[in-house]
Amino acid sequence: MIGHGFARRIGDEWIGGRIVETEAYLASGDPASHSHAGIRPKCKSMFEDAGTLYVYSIHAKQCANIVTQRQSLGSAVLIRAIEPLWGLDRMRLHRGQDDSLKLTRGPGMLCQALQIRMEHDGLDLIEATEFAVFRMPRRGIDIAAGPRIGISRAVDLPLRFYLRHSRYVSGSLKHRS
DNA sequence: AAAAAGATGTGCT
DNA sequence: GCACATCTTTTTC
Repeated sequence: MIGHGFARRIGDEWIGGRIVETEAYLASGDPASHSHAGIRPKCKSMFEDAGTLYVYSIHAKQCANIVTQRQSLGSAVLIRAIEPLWGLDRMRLHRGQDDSLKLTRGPGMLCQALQIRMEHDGLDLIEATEFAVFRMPRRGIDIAAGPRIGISRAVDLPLRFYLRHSRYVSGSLKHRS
């Protein structure tokens, strides 16, 4: 997914950009995954089919994931950051923030910028007309992997992926390589 | 030094 | 099922 496009339509305006940072949460052997303890009301959409949007809320913010693999497995990719490309002014409005570097750097900020809320949890992104995930040119891109951010279990699994030289990636310097 | 962000847990309805 | 607290990491002044 790194380097490809993710966007949301509000009215007749598309806002979004290029995915620069993600984290994978596995169906099994991953205690940090919401699916680890089995299917529950909160994470039930994580067990839907690939292409489902899984939204959860944490500390009054929302985070967006895209379900991967097969239905009932419970694997998903958290979208942590995008490089904002379309609808910058709309994102600034949603975020109350002018600096384009601080619009979508982190999963909570991203959802606020794109106005992704709990009502979008479980949405089928393949059928949805207000969301789009699509290919972008990825010639020569440099993808790095490392430990995921902000988790307390399975700390060492290298399941965070990011565009190595992007300025729109979250995390401190020690998370870069 | 102070603010902001964020793969949670608790507690109540 | 939903609301919200509260604490560590990361960023900014």
